[in-house]
Amino acid sequence: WCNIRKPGKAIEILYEMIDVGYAPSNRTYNTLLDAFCNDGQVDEALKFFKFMKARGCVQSVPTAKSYSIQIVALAHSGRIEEALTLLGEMRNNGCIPDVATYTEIIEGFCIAGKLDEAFKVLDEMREKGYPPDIVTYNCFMKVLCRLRNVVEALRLFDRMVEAGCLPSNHTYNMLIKMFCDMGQLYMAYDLFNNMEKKGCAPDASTYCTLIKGLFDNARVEEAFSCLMDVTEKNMRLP
RNA sequence: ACGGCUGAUAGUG
Repeated sequence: WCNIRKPGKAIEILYEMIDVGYAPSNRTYNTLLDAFCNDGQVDEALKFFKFMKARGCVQSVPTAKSYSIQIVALAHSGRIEEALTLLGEMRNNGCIPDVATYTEIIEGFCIAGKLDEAFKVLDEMREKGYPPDIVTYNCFMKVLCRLRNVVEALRLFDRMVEAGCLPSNHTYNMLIKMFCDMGQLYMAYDLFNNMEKKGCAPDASTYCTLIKGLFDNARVEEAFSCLMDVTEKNMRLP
């Protein structure tokens, strides 16, 4: 808890705590790991991780989360091979990857443009009894929307619903953006109207996406009226 | 009150 977003300072404090004979908890270690990762200091995180392992006391033994935290950081920085190595180590140390961990690996492959590998992971997690959840689906949706692959994106949308996994705000927002970027505002509106009906309230991101889409497609008046709607709802746009 | 998914602008590089 004593961690602000200054991992450099925080680690000093942690070392001090240890010197004085105080044993930081598991969460403290993980929080610090995460702080390094969020600050883009992935290598510092890895270094600190080695320290954790080297200490060999109960509290510093990595948990599944310790691994997960670093896997996502590696995946996000395109270091998918290292993420996989870490996943292997995680298993060897008796930590069980969960849906989130698998999803992180999937995202890593998607970022690296290796969609086929991502699908393999999906199969693997299914085999192990971890069905994909909303975030997993959204990772795939993200790539499909980026590629503007309308057919596959909509197919995935249907499959989510069939699988009983209700599309979230994120799902809708990505699709709406794709249609805006493609100039298919009709489709964007369609989704927008649909989400309310399905009990998924548009959020600030939704409006941002839609309003920008309208502007970019030279439909300024509609953009303004959309903006009025937002202000009426007292929603604060970032 | 330790981890995974979405928009935009500005800034930084």
